Amino acid sequence: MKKHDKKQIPQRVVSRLAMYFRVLSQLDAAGVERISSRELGEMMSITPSQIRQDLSYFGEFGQQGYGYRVKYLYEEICKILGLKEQHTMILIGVGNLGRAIASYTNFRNRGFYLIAAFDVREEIIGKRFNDLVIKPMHELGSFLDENKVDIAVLTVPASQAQEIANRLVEKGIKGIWNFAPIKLEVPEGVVVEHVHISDSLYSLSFRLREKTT
Amino acid sequence: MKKHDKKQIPQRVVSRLAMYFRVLSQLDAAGVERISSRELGEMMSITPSQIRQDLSYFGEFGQQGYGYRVKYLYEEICKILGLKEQHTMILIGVGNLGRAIASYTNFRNRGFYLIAAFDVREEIIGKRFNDLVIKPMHELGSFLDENKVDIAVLTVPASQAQEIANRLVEKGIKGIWNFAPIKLEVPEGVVVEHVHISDSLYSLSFRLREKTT
DNA sequence: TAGATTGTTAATCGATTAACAATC
DNA sequence: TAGATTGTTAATCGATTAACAATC
Repeated sequence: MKKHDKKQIPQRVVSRLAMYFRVLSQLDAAGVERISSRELGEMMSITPSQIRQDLSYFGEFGQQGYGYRVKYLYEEICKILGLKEQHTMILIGVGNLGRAIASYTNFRNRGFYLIAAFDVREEIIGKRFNDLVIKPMHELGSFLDENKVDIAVLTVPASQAQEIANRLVEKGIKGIWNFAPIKLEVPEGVVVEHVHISDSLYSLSFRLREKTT
Repeated sequence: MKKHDKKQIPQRVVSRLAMYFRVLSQLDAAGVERISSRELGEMMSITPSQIRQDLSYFGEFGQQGYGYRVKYLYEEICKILGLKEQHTMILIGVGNLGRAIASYTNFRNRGFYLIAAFDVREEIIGKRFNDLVIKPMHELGSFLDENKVDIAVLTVPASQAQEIANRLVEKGIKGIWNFAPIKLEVPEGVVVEHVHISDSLYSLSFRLREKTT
């Protein structure tokens, strides 16, 4: 019986899970077979306690006196994160950023499939991108009626993001990966993951100043 | 006399500062003149206490019984974040992602100037990009000898990121904006800001699963 | 003035770390 | 077996929230 059974998992823990996943995949690729929480902690600059605490939310993956089998732990975290399943994605906004995200081939390897791309700009509608023909925005609704879409990748200007999000939610989209620098208001049950690109540059600017002042 | 004078500012607070900055700039653009911590908190889904607590790290910007003057608070946060100064940036890795980041015009408006772009790929070296001619990587060292660069934007594959970071650090770079999905090891005094694009997708995947299971 | 709202101190809450019995 | 390392409970630490005197 797991300790944390009922509680929902803190966002912090989920983020670290994604980090463990990344490091373990590297270790596995490098042929490492076992690792202790102490070694893993050293690699990632976090405490062994934190790693064991985090993992205990999901089950028991190690062995006393031995540590963790890298491949097994990797597979388990993969399952926990839902990376064994397939996810369909659509891209909204086929600018530089949209293209960059969508062509990152690794996502496809992890089960994230891009099945359509939309844009408002006449000059690119109908053009090919990554095996897809770019569709006009006004076809979004009918496309969503006819296709099961798990995740919408939103790479449009901030000024349009909320309005598009509303349309997506209305059509039943449950996951939005938002790159627009704006907080989206969505109803309970819809998951929004925001990538704070510009905020991150401002943080960097602050910390550079902090050093020198 | 400020309360937190000696302490260094928690990363959390800095991130929220960037959020306040964004929201205030929108409010100001919309012509809003004053706002209370309660109203701002409502807009951002955080408590008024937290806003006041955060701001108290840096000074006193409000007025009892009135709240905050939007334009003034905006300007002050702008100063705190260092967005009144100019920053020079170089781009390393002119792929889709690099292009997207570098062409985001708002950065220039905030004082971030891209002064060079580097890549290893023969086929794009010498081509123009955003008023710049793409330089070969082997010119990186000499360029850094001759130019003051504040921030290096790293949009290269994970496999090359650490090696390039080492070269940058060696040449005295103090700020690295890292988009490669790998933790960079840098000496004390160098600030690395990491944008976790893929981790964020894995988080989204987890939270979608969490809802349905 | 009376009402509103700040800045700051104190209380609470949650997350991280330490400690240790269990056991491979 | 003895040493190592887990999973988990307890202690600590830090961050968030509540409360309130100060005052516009």
